[in-house]
Amino acid sequence: MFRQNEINLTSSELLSSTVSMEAFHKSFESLNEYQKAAVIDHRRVLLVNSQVGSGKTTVLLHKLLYLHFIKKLPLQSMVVLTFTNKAAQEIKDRLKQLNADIKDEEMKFFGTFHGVARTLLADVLPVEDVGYSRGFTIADSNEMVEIYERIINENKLSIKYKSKLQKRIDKFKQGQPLYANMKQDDDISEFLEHVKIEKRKSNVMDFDDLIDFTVKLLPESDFRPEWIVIDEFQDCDKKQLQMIEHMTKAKTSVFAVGDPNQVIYTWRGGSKDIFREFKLKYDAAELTLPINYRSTSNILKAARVFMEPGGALEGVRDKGKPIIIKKHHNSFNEAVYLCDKIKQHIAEGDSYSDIAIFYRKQKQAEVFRDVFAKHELPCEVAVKKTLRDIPVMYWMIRLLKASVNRSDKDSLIYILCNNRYGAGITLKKAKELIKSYDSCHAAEAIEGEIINCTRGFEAWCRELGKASPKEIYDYFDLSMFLMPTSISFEEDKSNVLRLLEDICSYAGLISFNTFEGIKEYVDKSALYGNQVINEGISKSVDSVKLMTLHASKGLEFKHVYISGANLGNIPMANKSPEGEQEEQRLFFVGITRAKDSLEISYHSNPDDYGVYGVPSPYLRMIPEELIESEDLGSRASSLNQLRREIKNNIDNKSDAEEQAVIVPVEKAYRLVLHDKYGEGRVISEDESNVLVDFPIYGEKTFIKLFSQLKYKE
DNA sequence: ATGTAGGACCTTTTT
DNA sequence: GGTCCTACAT
Repeated sequence: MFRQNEINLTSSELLSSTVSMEAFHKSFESLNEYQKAAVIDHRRVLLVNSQVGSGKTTVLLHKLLYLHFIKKLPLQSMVVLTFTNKAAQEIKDRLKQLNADIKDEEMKFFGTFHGVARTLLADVLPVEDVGYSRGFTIADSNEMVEIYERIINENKLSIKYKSKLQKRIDKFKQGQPLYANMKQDDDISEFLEHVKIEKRKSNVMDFDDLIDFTVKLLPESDFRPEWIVIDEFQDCDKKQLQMIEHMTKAKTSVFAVGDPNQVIYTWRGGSKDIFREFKLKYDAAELTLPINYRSTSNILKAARVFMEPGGALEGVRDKGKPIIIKKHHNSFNEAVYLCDKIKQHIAEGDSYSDIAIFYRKQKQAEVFRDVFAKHELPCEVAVKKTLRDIPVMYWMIRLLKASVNRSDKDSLIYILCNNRYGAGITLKKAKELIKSYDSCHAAEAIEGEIINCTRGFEAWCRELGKASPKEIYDYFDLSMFLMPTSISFEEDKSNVLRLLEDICSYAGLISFNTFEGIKEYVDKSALYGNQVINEGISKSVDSVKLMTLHASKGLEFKHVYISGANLGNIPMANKSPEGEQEEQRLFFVGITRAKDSLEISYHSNPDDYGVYGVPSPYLRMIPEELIESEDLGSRASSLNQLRREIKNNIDNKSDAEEQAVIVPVEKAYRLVLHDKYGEGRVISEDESNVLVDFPIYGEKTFIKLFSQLKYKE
């Protein structure tokens, strides 16, 4: 399946590859010594420890160009893995930009982990071995919820906390209970069995399945990439590591780029020590890209405080402005203050998009958005938009899903029962209709016409070969099913036609017949979610950007404001020691987005639950000489001292009666009592932590200073 | 069936 | 502090 292409160049191709070689050499010369070393390094497994702003993407791109144009490796023999569609798209676009001869199909195995897994399952791996058939489609989390609901109803299962079902399933898979007050078990494990069966019946995979099945099927396959290139390696979780592992055969080389100081997604299953683990396991070589071109030295000095010890981060810029730390009454006051600040930046010649405001929680965006709107400041809040946000497009995608995968009962039900488009019938009636179709292969009523259309789609498409947007539109008789009498009809129609336009041009690019193309597009829309619709809509409006610290990763701005650096918000309350460290890395990510100026605020009267009107202890870890601010209190020099101070701050704020009695313990195996977990046994402890074993919940680690443990006499 | 007391949880988010 | 949910009581 996967063999190196014969090198058989025509003269014009030869010419273009010479030009590319020259272009590569020219561009290569502009790299620094560290970057060059990483690009030409020949060792089989190489980890590139790239510090913030050190040109990670540039190095990755040059590596690909080097392998392709200098080492003459076909792009088809490389697997390039990223975490986001955005990153994958950027790599592909920039390669095409550098050499117009590079075609999309050469970069078949360039994409997100999920995207590449889908390609492998669709084209390379024997999906029959895991109970699926070739034409499977992908269900996003929304669709999975529909399937869950149907299974629960059809089987009359009793499932508790249904509104948090996905979370419960995740916890259940990890063997953890969510909700400790559940006295009687529900049918959750039976339910999950049904889900497994139902997914196969519908020939539908969810996101986890893509990775799971790929990991399962890869070892037996002869898929043999020459190179595996991984971006943002630090974010890999266990399964993704396995996927890499199973693709790596004796001759495969691995090139992974990442930054251990930017691990902010361990709550999603990553590991903080992934670099070390990987290095040990593969005996990998390691190189560092230490030079940061982005930030002023003041900003970098502040950032270094939050780095893992031993990291080499060097700056090239001069001192720059001091970091401002500002106290506000609350976030409303800050928003008003920021309006002035922003106008000042604009007056000084900066544009709105030079400015970004970061915060810990989505909720914090509201005040800024409202106040900025009142002051007519253009701003954009980074919120996730999905296809679902444009109902007519979503309905259309589901119609195509049902047409492309006839086993997908849930999409069929969706398009029949939707109350705006389609037949608008009840669930009961829809099921009857489907049942009657299944028995005589034709549906009578007008409502049934939709079923007939979906069922006949493949044959119609294959006969036609290539279909135009208008032909597809007419085939489904959409002028009728899009509710021609509604006020939004014209808009809906143009939206649907736009979508079909996009689909047909995509299908034309990747395949000779529309059917295969649509199938791939429909899966892409599940994996891409929003991107499909956001293209074309405002791309680079000049506006102030508002986002969470998490969302800021990978971006940079001239002026950065971090809002609400309060105790209880940054870091968030109730964090384990590991969690607390991740909060530090998150803060690090935020700081290092700033190029020229950084201002951090805290609120004396925060209105959020669990947030104290006290500056974040992290603010006091920033060396005094870098800061311009009101007094922040004494400096903390060590983490332990810091913990003590956090503890004191909390004590001062809450009532003494609420506090647990904390008795120092000399010997282990003492009994303790915890508000939530009940009675447990101390297993081990050191200066700052206690490890306690609870009969029901297993082992838990507590920070002594924070824990609500009561020691029994 | 409906009322209410008491518990648990509250964040970050990609695919 | 607010919300959602269960368990138990009527």
